[in-house]
Amino acid sequence: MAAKPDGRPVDTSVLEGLLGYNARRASLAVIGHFLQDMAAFELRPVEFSVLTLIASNPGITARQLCQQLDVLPPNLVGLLNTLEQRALIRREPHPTDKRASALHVADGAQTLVQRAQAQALKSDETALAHLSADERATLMALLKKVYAPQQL
Amino acid sequence: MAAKPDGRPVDTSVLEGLLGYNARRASLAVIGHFLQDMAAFELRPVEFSVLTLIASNPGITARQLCQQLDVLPPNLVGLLNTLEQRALIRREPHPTDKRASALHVADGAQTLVQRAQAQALKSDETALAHLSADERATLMALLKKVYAPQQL
DNA sequence: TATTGTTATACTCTATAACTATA
DNA sequence: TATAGTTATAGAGTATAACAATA
Repeated sequence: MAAKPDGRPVDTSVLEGLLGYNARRASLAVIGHFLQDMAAFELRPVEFSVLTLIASNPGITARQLCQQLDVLPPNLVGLLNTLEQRALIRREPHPTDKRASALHVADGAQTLVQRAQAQALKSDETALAHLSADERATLMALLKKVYAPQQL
Repeated sequence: MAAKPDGRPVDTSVLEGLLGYNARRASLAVIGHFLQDMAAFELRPVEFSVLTLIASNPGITARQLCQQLDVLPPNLVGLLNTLEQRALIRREPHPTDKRASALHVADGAQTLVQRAQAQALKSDETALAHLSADERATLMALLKKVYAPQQL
């Protein structure tokens, strides 16, 4: 017998009343599903986001990726190098700025990106399995309102 | 002029349709507020959570903290040592299990914990400033449903 | 034989300073 | 003078293996 035996549950009421605690635990759960479902593509969440942004914005620069994803420039370099070595992206000369590169999804990698995006949607299905369609839409809208309140 | 000049916004529609992306960005925003508001107490989010759980559950063990907060035992040791050296907690002999310690908030630290908890609520107010009372309650409930669907 | 707490350690993630080439 | 990309590096966060003491 312990002072807090397994039969007597831990009181988490204070933490459960805080947004940060609930947001962190929900994020951990969602990321857990994502890591599992994306293992087949060998893509981490940030790599998936980078690939998706490049696919949606051909010719995007590293600086724009950094601003959009809250990644610092030094930390993006190795990530882009890896994706380039895996032949998932290519760096082309930027049409007007010789300092920058224009990033594109490599020709042979378009299919992989599309399949990865389809798998990401399935991963969401798993994470949101216990929520109705209305609840899912509400949750997404409220999350956006938290991190980008001015846009809504 | 760039291929993606600042005037032409980056297309994030695919990412914004994914739960993981929205959850991560919302978490970053919330944690940002928390770090700023908790700087006065020199408490990181995990340290605040540990203090709060010990305050709500006097005599709780390190193992129980690890299970509740998804922290691995080796990573909790240094954290508890720091809190003990700062005289915020104390390790007492466990009443029935000589392997474990019974954790308590140090006598002189009860006030600090209460003030930190009040500040955490104010931090939530900041993060949720653009949400109505109804929306806040809904968001918290939906987040819990994501990470602990069986409990609801 | 299993569990609590611990040490050592490694790997990932994130952050800062400074450099180059170009704007 | 400022910016894009890069290098090197440091710090924080997270992970596994192995051990002593106890259950």
